[in-house]
Amino acid sequence: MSTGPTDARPLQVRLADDIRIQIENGQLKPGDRLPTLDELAAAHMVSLAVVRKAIDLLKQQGLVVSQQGKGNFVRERPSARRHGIERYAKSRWRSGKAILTAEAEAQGHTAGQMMRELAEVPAPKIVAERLGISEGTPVWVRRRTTHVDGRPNQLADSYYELPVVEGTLIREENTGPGGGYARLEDAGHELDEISEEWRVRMPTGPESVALALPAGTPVVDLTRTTYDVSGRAVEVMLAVISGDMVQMAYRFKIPD
Amino acid sequence: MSTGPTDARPLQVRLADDIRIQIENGQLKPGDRLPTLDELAAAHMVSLAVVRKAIDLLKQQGLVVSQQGKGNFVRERPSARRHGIERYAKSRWRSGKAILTAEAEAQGHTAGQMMRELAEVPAPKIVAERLGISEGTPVWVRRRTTHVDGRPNQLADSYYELPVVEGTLIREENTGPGGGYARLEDAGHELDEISEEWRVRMPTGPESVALALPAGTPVVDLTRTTYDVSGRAVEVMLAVISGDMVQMAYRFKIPD
DNA sequence: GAGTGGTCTAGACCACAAA
DNA sequence: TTGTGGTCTAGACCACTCT
Repeated sequence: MSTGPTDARPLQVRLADDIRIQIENGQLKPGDRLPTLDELAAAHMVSLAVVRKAIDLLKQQGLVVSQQGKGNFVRERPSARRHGIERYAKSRWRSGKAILTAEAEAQGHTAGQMMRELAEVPAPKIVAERLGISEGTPVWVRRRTTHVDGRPNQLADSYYELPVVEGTLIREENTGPGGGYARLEDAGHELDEISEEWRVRMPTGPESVALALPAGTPVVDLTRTTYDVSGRAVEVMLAVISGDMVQMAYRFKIPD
Repeated sequence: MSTGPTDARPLQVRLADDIRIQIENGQLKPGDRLPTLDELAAAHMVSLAVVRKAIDLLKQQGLVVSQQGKGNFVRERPSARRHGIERYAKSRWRSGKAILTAEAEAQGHTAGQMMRELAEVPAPKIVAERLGISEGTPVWVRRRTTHVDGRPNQLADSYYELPVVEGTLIREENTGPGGGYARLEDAGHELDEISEEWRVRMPTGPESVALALPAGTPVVDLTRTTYDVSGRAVEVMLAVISGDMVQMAYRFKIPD
């Protein structure tokens, strides 16, 4: 180990740091298998439990993933898709492509989605605030899980006021060419502005399962509100996005 | 426990989920102390090690924090500061307030910063790309740790081309009224646009220490590039931001 | 079947906090 | 001094992968 006997840090931390440094300086490359737990225990003269704890720490840092029966591996970073505001360009969905697929294809990925729920529900507080209605008012929700390159990457729930989606394909599973935005325009809402608010946190247990997140992967909580030219909020989307597959980009003029 | 004997999930997971649900539905409130490890072990008839592992899972989810000698507590979420593009408003720094303090004060917080390094260094790749220079070209860097309400919240490193900061207060610890942006304008660079790129990840060990991050707290990796009216990149800032103290907001017109 | 990681137990000893 | 969480050990048994 790189540290002397006077090092007061716990064994597990020292071991984890040793391995982390080997990963950071390239001695261990993404995809490489680490020595087995037994080998690490023997090599560092510590118990198996200490080795396990050290590996746990690295998993929490998102540097290592385990595969039962195979070994521990230096994590390979999935190529993050870049999300810029250009993904909302009207020309895209007016030409019949849904935002999700248009953006993925533009970056050489494949995308798809699975509907989880299509229903009338009471508006949650955060949605009601943004739509300018009372909490609990019935609204229409589309809950879907989106996939990129076969991996789930986002749990996205879109909420609409009932009169807005009345008689539109937004109430159906398949929204037709151009997706929900195109249907909102068909219904007379010329779209104008988007507000995006982000927070970051760790996933809950169920979210980890639904998004197949490796340990040590945070999620981005996104609230997106879409406004039409009259300033009315016509859609609120709440999304939980796998943190390791996302990169956001914004460019704007410095305000006066 | 809320689950039956046929539940195949590991004990530690079931225990963690039980506690998580109690937190989510308000039976356990932020700041509340959990039962001691011994009590949980006795109540659920499992070994101490299982209880520890369950608590570990909750810590990884950012729901629980431990205090040695005191107990385990439901985590209190620090009030996240909201970061919108209005924080860059010219009127703010032209009136002599630094961005950091102006934004914090506007939201009822106190802010400060500590200089970690002020030096000439070779440009890292990510900086060089954005400044449009070759990797390794000498650049000026200001590394500082910013604090909000007494807690470190950000490791921020700003890079500048040498000619840009030549003879300015940007090379000094105290940049004077209005901060770095004001000095760039004094030097003839009228600022125009900002590009912000974010990723999210778990902190490394040293970052956890520097930002005093509780377990289960992700960080936001921000790259901010500032352009003057001629389109030249005059500053690149790389920041590592404590994920639990930040909320980002952007509002923009839908592009054509 | 052999190898490897995951779960679980029982128990010793240390570090920190509060009374 | 007592209570509480943190570190560490030794070992049993299970689940998954590969040959």
